[in-house]
Amino acid sequence: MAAVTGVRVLLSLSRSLMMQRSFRLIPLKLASTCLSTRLCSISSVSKQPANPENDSLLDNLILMGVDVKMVRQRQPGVLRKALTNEKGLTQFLQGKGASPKVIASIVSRYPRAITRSIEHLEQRWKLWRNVLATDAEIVSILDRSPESFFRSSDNENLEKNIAFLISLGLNSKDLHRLLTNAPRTFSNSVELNKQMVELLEDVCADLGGKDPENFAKTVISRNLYILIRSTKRVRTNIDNLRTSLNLNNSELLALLQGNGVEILNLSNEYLKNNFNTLQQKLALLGCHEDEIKKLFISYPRILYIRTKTLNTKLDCLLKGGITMKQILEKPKVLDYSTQNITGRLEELQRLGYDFKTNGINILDSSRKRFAAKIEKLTALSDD
DNA sequence: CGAACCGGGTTCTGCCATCAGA
DNA sequence: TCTGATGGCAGAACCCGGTTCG
Repeated sequence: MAAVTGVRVLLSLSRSLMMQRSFRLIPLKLASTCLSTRLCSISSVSKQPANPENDSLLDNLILMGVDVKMVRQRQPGVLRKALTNEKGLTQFLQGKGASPKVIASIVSRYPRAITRSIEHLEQRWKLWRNVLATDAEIVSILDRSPESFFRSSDNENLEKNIAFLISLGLNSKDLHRLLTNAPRTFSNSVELNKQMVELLEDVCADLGGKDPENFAKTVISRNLYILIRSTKRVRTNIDNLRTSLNLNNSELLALLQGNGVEILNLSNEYLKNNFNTLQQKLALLGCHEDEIKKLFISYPRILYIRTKTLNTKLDCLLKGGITMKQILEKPKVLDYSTQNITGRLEELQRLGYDFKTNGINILDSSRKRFAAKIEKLTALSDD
């Protein structure tokens, strides 16, 4: 009973504060409304927002260096709120080591941040710190993607998410990578994350896999972005891969938790289009159907490469004296940038390197190893 | 010993649509 | 009816080096 009374007192207190605050605004607002009523047609008056913008809030934001135009464009409702916490947020973030410039940028890009209470912020920060080692790491993520931290006001859901991810067998290093690279995962509703995990487990079971839980864990830890994709996208990509590659169950299962795990992120149309154009291109280059299938299985990442980029790369290799057969055998050379490949081909050509006898593995090596190899070849040719 | 195999590291937000509840 | 919360989308590679093999 006492508690209920307490809440009532608090409520009425906050309401009276709100009233005080809006009273101060009324004279100005009334004036501007009258003016616009006189100057504007009735229809445009009816389009006026119900609540005016909070002038003292605007002043505060401008003082903070916030881009008010951006705020108005993104979350105009925030500017009309009577009670906001921009000062508390600033103090809080400053205490965590964020510069005024970073704070202004955060609020400009995700205005709703100023509606979070200090208690909420402290609790959420603590939960993130359970996963990340330092405040600086969190600040850098907020600077990169303020929405990930501020979009949800549900700290309990965040807590459940962390518990859920741990229950999948993901270790603290996995969680760290997940929160750093795909912070949105943690503001998903835990139900949404569960749906994706269930989808993955179902796919595994359908394909005759023996350990669906481990399959889901493997897919997530090898593709940190999977949980911020829709189940529709992932499901469709899996279905399309199965039919277009003509794979049996165990082949598909191996692909999905192996090299193919990344291409599930691609949009359905992009993956489909890339597959079709690539297949045509390879056929034109004289590749057989079974060769193409083998290529996709051994190097599915080829579907990630934009058609234009891939064409350039292939042409560059073929022009450099490498055969399609060699590329099919060592597709990993396609991993390297066109610029890198071109440079290496030039250097090797200068030294009279013969791909026919030596193969093309030299193109698939780190900068260091390649340089060492070139040095050795140069010494040999000087003798 | 060098070459080949192989897996792993990094990377990924900002906007719009929808829906439920105030 | 407005707004906050949430879901979903487009965008689209490159590189390194430990370990094993011959």
